[in-house]
Amino acid sequence: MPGKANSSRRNQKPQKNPRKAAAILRAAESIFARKGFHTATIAEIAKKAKVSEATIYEYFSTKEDLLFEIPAEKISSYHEKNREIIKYLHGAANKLRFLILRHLELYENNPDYANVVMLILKGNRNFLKTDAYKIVQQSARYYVQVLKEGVQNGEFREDVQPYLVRAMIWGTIEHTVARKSLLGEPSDLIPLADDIYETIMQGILNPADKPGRQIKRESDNNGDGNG
Amino acid sequence: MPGKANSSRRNQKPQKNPRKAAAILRAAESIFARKGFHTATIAEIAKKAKVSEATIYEYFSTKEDLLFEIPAEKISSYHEKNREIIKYLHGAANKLRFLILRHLELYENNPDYANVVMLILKGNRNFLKTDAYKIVQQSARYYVQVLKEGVQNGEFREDVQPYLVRAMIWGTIEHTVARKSLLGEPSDLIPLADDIYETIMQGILNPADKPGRQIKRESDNNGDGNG
Amino acid sequence: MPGKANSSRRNQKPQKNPRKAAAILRAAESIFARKGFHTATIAEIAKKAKVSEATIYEYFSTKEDLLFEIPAEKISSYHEKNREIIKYLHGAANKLRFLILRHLELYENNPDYANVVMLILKGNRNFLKTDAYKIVQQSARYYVQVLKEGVQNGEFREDVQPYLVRAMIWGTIEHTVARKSLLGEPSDLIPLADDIYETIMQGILNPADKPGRQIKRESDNNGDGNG
Amino acid sequence: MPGKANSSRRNQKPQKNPRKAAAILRAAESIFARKGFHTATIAEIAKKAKVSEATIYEYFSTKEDLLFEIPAEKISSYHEKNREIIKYLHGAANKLRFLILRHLELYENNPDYANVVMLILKGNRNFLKTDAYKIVQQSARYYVQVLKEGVQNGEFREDVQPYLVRAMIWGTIEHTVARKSLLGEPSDLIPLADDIYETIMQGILNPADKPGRQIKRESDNNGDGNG
DNA sequence: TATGAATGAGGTTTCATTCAT
DNA sequence: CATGAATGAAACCTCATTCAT
Repeated sequence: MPGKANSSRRNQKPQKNPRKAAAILRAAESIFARKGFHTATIAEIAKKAKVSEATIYEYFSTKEDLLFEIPAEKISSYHEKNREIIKYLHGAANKLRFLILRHLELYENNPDYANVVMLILKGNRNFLKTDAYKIVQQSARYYVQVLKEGVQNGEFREDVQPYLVRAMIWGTIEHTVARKSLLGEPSDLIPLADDIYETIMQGILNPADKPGRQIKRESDNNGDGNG
Repeated sequence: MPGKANSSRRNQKPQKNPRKAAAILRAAESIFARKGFHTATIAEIAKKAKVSEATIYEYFSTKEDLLFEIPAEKISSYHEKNREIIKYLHGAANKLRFLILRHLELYENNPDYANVVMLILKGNRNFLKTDAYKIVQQSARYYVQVLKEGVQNGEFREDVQPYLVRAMIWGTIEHTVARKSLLGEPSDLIPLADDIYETIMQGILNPADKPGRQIKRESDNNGDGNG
Repeated sequence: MPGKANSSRRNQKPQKNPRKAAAILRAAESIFARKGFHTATIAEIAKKAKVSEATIYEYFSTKEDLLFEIPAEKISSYHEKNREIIKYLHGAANKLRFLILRHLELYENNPDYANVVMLILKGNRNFLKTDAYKIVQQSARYYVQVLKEGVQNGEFREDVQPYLVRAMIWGTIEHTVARKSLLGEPSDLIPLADDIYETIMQGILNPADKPGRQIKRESDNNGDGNG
Repeated sequence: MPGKANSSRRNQKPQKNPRKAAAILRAAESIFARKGFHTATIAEIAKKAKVSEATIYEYFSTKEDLLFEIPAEKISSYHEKNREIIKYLHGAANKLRFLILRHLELYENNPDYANVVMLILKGNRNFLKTDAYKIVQQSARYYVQVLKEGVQNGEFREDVQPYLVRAMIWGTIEHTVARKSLLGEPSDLIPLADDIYETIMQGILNPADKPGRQIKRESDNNGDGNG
């Protein structure tokens, strides 16, 4: 990592044998997940991948490069599938729920990958320069898109701030996944999807309590004006 | 970090000269924030703190120890102050807004510290064994406490899940702070406090849309575009 | 040496290039002999062996390991040859003289090695756990074997204590070799072989003086049974 | 030890408080005995002596100096006492036996000291420049003196080589003591005194075997084979 | 006299990375 | 294409030693 993030290196090497490249990536994911980036060694990864250390450098130009290639493929296919399915869904709320569920599933089904993302990539500034990160951004834009759609078609409150809400959803998901990576719980992420969805939709305010605020109701004429 | 978290080392060394210890911590915070844990070197920190490398080891037994001592004091005083003020606040919602604001202020006012937490500590499993982490947990319990209070006194919806909501608020805050650490924006975190507060309170669902759900409304002629 | 004699390290590394391993060992022997274990540095040894420091660690897992490998090979071949020759010798006395001579020759012909053994290894407790030490023990057993043989076949006095006598011979040899390592004299060890042999055989007592003791003589009928 | 054996340092510092100096020496002896010279730290010794590290340097100019002072006093008083008693003894053999016994007693009664001598001092070239070493030499001369006396007065064989015999006795003793330091046995050194004495006096040769050699006997009809 | 505090000086060891085969 | 072998480059940490108080 000594500063030598010269862009020439960032270029992937030609993938001679995709099978082997994948094996290396899998090994790297597993080792990185367990030991962290700096504690993991190329030697260890090579051993697990059953290749020599030098071979790793045939496929990846740098240890950090190897790290960055881990999400690339996974995110790509994940994103792809999202795109495909979402067009069959109706309504922004529906789509939002779908995105949340998928997001959680991604991590639930790939715990090593979750570790790598939560414990390593999220703290790595260089990752931002990555192609993989671009896809992450793409994915994030989806959320905003859906949220805007919901505002426009009246499903969501007019004053909803799409970027904020996206941050909330993402933040919640990643906070929880990170927690699982570190502490092991919650063991099952999937049920969270609905919980998050519901809460973000309804808020936590007791509507019975605050009649006059943004909702006029027939009765309920108590008038404390506080949120 | 290689496994050698032998507890004998974890013991803080007696602080001979607290002024110097603080200077070292400040230097470490600054360097760690800019270069990350592994890239930062003790030599660099020593230079910035204007002490010898050996002196650092008189005050902190390990590079990682030095890292972990950074939040210790900051978190402590932050938590202290929260505790003090919150008792003057009435209502769970009020308190919640306060906690969110304080949370953001902590990072807003200590950007180096924010970097250290977001980019380094959050990915470090050993941090969980730390005393500082215990205070973090303490702080988290506050949120839950307030949320439970709000449910009990009817401010919040009966079906609110305190732990989930806390995860949402924390997740949102940390997601945003991490974003700022990495990308530099948003430049000002403070305004977020109200945004988050409002959104978590109201949700995003357009009440006009689902009249029959939990809110009955007379008519749907409200046109305020605000939360 | 700090306690970290974890057995995993003690394992010899696979010798990629025996020629290079030997060169390193020779360099180490020479440097250790001159400067002692702690004063010698890996850098120095590497330089003398014309390899990089890292290369040394490809062949030896530890500085101490490097030290312990020095006698391994030498002792082994020495012991081998002893074994081979001794079977052609008749009589325990003969064999004993041979062992003494060989013992001295080993050190005479390998002065660096002598230094390493006398000044370093003999004071190192960890050496006892070494395989090389096992061969040393093997070698020591030879002495005892021969001594017992001599007692049995009547060459040696019946009351000879083999272990004691071995200790005397070894002690004498090593004392002298150590002396040479430290003070440079005697410059030639070989002649000592016969001196030691003769003295251990005959003792120093003047037989004329104590006639009645273990030797019956014509006259000399005094009956003090003491030496 | 980095080369700085400049003679100015070798000078003992003025002993301000002899009690404290002794306490430090005792602590040093104990620690050195257990951990070796380089592994032992001044901090450890200071702690055991219940003084500060700096105080040690008030009494001893160097860690090595501290090491070298350990034998100084002990050897001195040992030698003194030898000198005193030996003049009451008659006969070289008698005196020799006495010297051997005393030699062994010294180590038997001071096991820490034995360790320091056997495992540390014997491998240290700088010790040769020490005053303490001069006394050791003095002590060694005694042996030679006694041996010469024995040759002259006919107690010992005419062809006895005093320096060799001394080397044999010393070698035997130190070999055995070193063995005890390393392996813990023999647990009791004292009985060795007579064994060594007897063996060095009589040798191991079975006199029955070599009639014509240095002893004239009437006839060779004795079959006892015992000493 | 005694010491708390500070540090200079290095050494061992680890690894990512390269390159000839 | 694969790799065995070699190494450059540092970094952490330890400790003997000094000095002002």
